[in-house]
Amino acid sequence: MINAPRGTQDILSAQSKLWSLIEKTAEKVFAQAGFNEIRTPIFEDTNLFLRAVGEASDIVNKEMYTFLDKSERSLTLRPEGTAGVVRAFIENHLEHTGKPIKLWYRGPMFRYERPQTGRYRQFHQIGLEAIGSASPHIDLEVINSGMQLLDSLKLTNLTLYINSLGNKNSRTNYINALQQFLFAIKDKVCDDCKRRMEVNPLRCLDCKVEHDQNLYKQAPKIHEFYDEESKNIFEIIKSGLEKLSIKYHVDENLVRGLDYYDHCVFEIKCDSDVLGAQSTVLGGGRYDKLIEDLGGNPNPAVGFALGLERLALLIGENQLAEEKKTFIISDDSSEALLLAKKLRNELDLNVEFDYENSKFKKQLEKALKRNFDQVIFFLESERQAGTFGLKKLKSNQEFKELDFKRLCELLLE
RNA sequence: GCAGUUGUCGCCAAGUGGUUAAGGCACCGGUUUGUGGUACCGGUAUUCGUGGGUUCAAGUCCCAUCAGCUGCCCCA
Repeated sequence: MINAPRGTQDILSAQSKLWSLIEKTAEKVFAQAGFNEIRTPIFEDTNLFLRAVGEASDIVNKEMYTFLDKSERSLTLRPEGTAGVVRAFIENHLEHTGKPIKLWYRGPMFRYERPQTGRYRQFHQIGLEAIGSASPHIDLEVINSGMQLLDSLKLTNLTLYINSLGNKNSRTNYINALQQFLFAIKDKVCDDCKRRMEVNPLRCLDCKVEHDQNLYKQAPKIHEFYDEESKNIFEIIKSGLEKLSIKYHVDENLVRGLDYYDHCVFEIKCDSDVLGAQSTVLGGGRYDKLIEDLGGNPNPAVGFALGLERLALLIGENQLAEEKKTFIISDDSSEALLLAKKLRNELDLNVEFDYENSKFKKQLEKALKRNFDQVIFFLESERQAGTFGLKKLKSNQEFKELDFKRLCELLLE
């Protein structure tokens, strides 16, 4: 027996319907806001991620699926979507097509992690990127599009957390101050934090250890280090959210894991036990320097990504509307197919029939068991008379000796 | 990467070293000809995640390995 590789999974019928509902909703919501879909390769030059995601990040340090191809090129299965989109933006000179460039993507991502509920090695994201504008109003557009998608999927229990990391200057000053503070209490904090304060001092603030949290209450706060620009931008975003009636919480410990963020970062979390230890459904922020870091002209940008597996867990399968299904009971499978084809084409109906020429009773039982809405009786006697029988299984109404036109009318009711 | 836990038919499971591995659900077929999911009968694991080992004897004990679940780290 060969099993699916660790951390991967097959998406089967009910799940795949749910996924397709999510994707269709995203297509619609994003199109309404003028975002176009972009499809980029699933693997890229390893250097792209080293530079984009940041050499210090956990993704690069221990989670990349990297391999050499037959020509000894180092390639990596994409661990996230933004890097590829930015690469494509630069390579295809998209900045000349009219800024801002508004793109969205969907598809599998890969990270070599320990699988858990809501966390897989091959997982799927839907993401959105708006490139070429530094206006906080486009941050608002992006956040709104994310909220709109989740609202359209009828999700509740969601909380939006936002924070501003400020621009590069403010952030550098803050990190220096924070690091000084942390080094002074180095002996008192947990081992994880000792490591974090070197690699990613912002992360310390998010430590789960209560003892550490108490110490960090005295830490310098990021908002004390915002310069005028950083402060103004964040104010516009906050008042914009209020105007849109989008509730939010400012969480000064929200720093996010990737190196490339500036200014506003945000996450949407859901408190639901179906997600296990993973509560973040959607996360994103502004990355104003990434594009020039990757060799493009300076272009500020903002985007988010959301996890499809987590979203699917939250929505559950009960939201799926059952499609109306029709079953043809016939003693001749080829005649049944002919009729099915006609009804599918002319009425756009979901029509099935039996392929085994089973007995009448068997076919009716099958139609009931599989939850069909209506059956058409189309046996030898009907065919000779040129008529059809119809039974609505939910309401128990039965119609006999119908001509084709009348059958069609009733089928659509 | 670390820690804990689990792995018997498609699903839920009984089994605690000794003949041919319970049971339920689901699935398939039948109960003789065209109208209801019921009922009854029958079928479906040469095998207990995989590979080794201990033993006269292993699903049951040991080791390894793979996978699932949970927490940590981190993230979508």
